[in-house]
Amino acid sequence: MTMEIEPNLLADVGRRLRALRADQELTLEQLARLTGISAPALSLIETGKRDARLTTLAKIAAALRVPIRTLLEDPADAASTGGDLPAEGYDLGDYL
Amino acid sequence: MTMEIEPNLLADVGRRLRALRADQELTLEQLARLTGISAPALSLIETGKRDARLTTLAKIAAALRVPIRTLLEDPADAASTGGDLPAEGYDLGDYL
DNA sequence: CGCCATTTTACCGATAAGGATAAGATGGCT
DNA sequence: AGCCATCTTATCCTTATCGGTAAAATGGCG
Repeated sequence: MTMEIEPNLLADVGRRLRALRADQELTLEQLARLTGISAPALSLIETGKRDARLTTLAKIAAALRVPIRTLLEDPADAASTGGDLPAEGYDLGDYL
Repeated sequence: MTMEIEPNLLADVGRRLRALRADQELTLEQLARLTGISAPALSLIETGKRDARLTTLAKIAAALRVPIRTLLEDPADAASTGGDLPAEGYDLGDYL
């Protein structure tokens, strides 16, 4: 039990990225030129095999003309744009 | 003109991260234990000196109990949770 | 079937992330 | 002033990202 974050975060981001690129009918080569990130690197990110850095994701999002948020969450989940904090109903005293 | 992404993305994320941590009154040490990321590394991220990986941001967001989106955008900007694509009013034929 | 575009994978080298630790710096407090 | 908690910075080390290139898959399409 190692606090798994969300098992396949990278795979999910990769799928969304690929979908967005497909929507704009761009090849990896073209997106590579737009972002300055090599096509092989983009391929690894899209297939969930690479843990990209924040600025790398930002470059991709900028090239695709979408906010970075779009790469990280589906619009369904992002619909709850109002409340974040669960209004503190737990405490983590054990860790501290 | 090198397509600057957003000049101080890392500094902005760092500020939001620090604000969230302050809200929950956590020290870097405590957040380090919660995330498995060392306190020095967290400090570098919060001060905008480190380009963290996606899974690193995800661990931090999970520990703070907020969606990753919260680290990347102010709620103000995130308010436009509806429309992303600018409805194609440009073309990038020059790059292709 | 063979071409050709696209993608994937595998190497290489350079740079950076991240843990650990320790040393400074900062600030509050008595 | 000293002490103490917290944060910052520096160093070393391992590992991973990332661009570049080139080589394999993959997938149409004629």
